[in-house]
Amino acid sequence: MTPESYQLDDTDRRILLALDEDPRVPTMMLAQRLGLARGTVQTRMERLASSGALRPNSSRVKPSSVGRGVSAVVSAELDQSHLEDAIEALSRIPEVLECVAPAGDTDLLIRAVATDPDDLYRVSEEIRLCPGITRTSTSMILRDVIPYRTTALLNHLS
Amino acid sequence: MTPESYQLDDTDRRILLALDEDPRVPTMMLAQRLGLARGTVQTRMERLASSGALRPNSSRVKPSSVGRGVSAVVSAELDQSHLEDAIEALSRIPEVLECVAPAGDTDLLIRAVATDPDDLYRVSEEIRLCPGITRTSTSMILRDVIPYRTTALLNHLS
DNA sequence: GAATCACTGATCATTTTGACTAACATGAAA
DNA sequence: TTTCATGTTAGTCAAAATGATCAGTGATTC
Repeated sequence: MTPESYQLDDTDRRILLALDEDPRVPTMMLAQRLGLARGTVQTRMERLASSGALRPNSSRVKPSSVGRGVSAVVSAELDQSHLEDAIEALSRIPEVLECVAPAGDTDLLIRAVATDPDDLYRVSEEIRLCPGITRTSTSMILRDVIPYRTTALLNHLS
Repeated sequence: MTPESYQLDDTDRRILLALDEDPRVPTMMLAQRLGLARGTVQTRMERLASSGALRPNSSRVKPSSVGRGVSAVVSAELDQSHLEDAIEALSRIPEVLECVAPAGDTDLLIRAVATDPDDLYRVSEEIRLCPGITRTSTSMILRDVIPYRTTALLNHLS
């Protein structure tokens, strides 16, 4: 089942919101909390897991907890013919947490972390040296204004 | 305990990586899998939870599963004196998933989702109308090259 | 009206949990 | 060196949750 082929309904969203607050809450408590039968919650959770509606969980670790207190956005220009090589190479850099390809003059937007500004320089150099990448521009993130969330969206839909 | 005051050690990272693959695995299986005593894993997980090393879990839901198949990066210029107002207002927009303040000429970088390009226009208008925001520039994300991960970082450190 | 579907509320044996032990190793301070 | 604190292991216990069932109920669809 592809993620798009299954749209979450209200019950799904309520389960996800509850799971959001406490990812490891026992199914039974969840059922009680939501006023559903345990079997229902169980079925829903299995479906959610297998439908691909959930991302991998890796986003849960704060980079600052592993000494990566410095965060940055790197925009990169790219020789389009080397896109796949660049992606390959970027994936190999552990400090690269995320990368998207937006429309417009920036070819890649990369989210990276480092231990300190010096280390950030090293990381941005590593990025710049990826095959196909012709130019980069690195901006340190001064403040995490809104940390990634989908809670607001889920709440909005209920 | 602040996030920074406690640095994860190798055991913590192994637990997190395992949890990453299966967030709801029973403590006992986790202990078996990692070759640790259950009590140890139990203690570690309690510490991880209370130390603030974990983010909220909300990042787990794919926006496409709730009909938000279109994703965008909005960069915004800002009248700095209205920063807090702008943050307030942005927080109220459910389609705004994330917002960071980078150094440099862009004041805010916003990650937003929408149902379709038309809806994206609406969302970017909402962003533009936030108090203090003077200019925005919206780029649709064509491809999620590397979805947010910390797995690589955790692996790198082990 | 029959069939399909999701939800309920119940059962069952098995597993996990939380909260305890006591024993052991390591490293630092006295 | 001895002592102390800390983190680990490995064990206990009753209580709770699990996965796998089941039949019954209400809605929706055909």
